[in-house]
Amino acid sequence: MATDSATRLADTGHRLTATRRAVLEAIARSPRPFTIEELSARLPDIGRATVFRTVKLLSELDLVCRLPLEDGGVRYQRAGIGEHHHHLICGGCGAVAEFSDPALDDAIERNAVVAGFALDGHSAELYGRCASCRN
Amino acid sequence: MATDSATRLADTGHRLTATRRAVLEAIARSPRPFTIEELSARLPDIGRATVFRTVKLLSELDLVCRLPLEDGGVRYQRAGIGEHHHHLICGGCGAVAEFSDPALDDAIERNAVVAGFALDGHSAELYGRCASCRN
DNA sequence: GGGGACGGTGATACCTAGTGTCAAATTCAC
DNA sequence: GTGAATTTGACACTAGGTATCACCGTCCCC
Repeated sequence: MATDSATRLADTGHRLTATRRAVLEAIARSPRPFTIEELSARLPDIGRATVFRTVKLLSELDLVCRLPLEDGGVRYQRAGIGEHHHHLICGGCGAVAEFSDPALDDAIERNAVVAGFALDGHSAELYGRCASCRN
Repeated sequence: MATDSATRLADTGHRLTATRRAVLEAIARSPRPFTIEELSARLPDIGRATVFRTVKLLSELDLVCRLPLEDGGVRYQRAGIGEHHHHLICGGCGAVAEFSDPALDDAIERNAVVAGFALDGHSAELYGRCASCRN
């Protein structure tokens, strides 16, 4: 991802600094969703505020997804599917599956229309146990 | 709501104290979704931690809904519909509409099955502008 | 190549939301 | 009324995140 992301950053008028490259590489090396504190610990020479700012920027560019957990915590993950999608979060191992489903988005849109709302966005997170944690 | 909630508390083996009654009344008088800090400010004789604990208890009993906002903030609201439901949150005035939709829940369940997940729960929040804020 | 302008960075302080602890007070059941 | 169990308040603390501000580096134009 680091390469694609680099292009994406440049294309959207942001600078590709050494610091951002380091954050991108650390994210690319994360096999699992991570917290900012974890990421920050792996980047001791980079300020905590900068890690927050960079991850925020990347999530605005849809390169990273913010995952609100069932217990109120938050983790981040590099985005797999580029387009709009939702998450299935395993409460056992923390694994995250992405999916996109027009039927789900339609149901959401329909409810907004019924209530007279102009929809800006939505969030839908599914919590459960993945196939390998179900034993 | 204060009366129903009182019954509900007693029925679930919790004590109905003067403190809880005061919190319930303050919530019943809230025309809009509130933050804990706002609620706490209106109950100066009740400790902040107690307000948190009480609201948490009420949300476990489905008497109060926790509303995660688009900007990452959180508000609470007394529950209207008793059963499982979702929220439409207006970014203009903060109004919240509740709805429940079996088609939406079905779509969610179907995606969990496809991914091999055993679903425990989910959250779905819709963000937009209500009819009167659309002008 | 020199010099602005502006974006990015780190340190630090701060904020909001929420939890853990513990002694004191209250409540309920008998 | 009494005693056990629950609830409360104060306080310290945590996690996640933002504001500020001086400094640094990069880009662009001359």
